[in-house]
Amino acid sequence: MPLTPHPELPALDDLSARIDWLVGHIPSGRVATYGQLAFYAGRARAPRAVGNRLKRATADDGLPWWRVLNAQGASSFAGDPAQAARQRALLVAEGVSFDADGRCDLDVAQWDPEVTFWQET
DNA sequence: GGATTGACGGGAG
DNA sequence: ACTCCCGCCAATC
Repeated sequence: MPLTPHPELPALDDLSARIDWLVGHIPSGRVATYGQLAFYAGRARAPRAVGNRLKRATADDGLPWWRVLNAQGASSFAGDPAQAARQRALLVAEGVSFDADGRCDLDVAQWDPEVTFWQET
């Protein structure tokens, strides 16, 4: 069954706004992946754009950047372990648990916008 | 303005 | 499990 965007989702041509909106709507205690956000933003093959946008947006906007993990359920800060630890700590404080490898169970913690923000047609 | 570089992901071998 | 490889978008040189 096809999905249609939530009425409040910004226009398709404004990818940055879409990404911001989506990230801003991830509930506390849930996580989303770069690929997932790219998919719902209408650019399924551009997860890198999500990371790029998020990096910039984190500085000025108050987005919950820590709720965005990679497809493995892990923090994507290979070159900055301290930042990765901060991200995990923020999520743990919201009730998300991580295993010894620093990965969370996406089957449990992943946000499901199909239920929360998307409508069937 | 071309080239390079990422907080990425999926597929192929 | 691991190594390429390609796609896509924004920022930076």
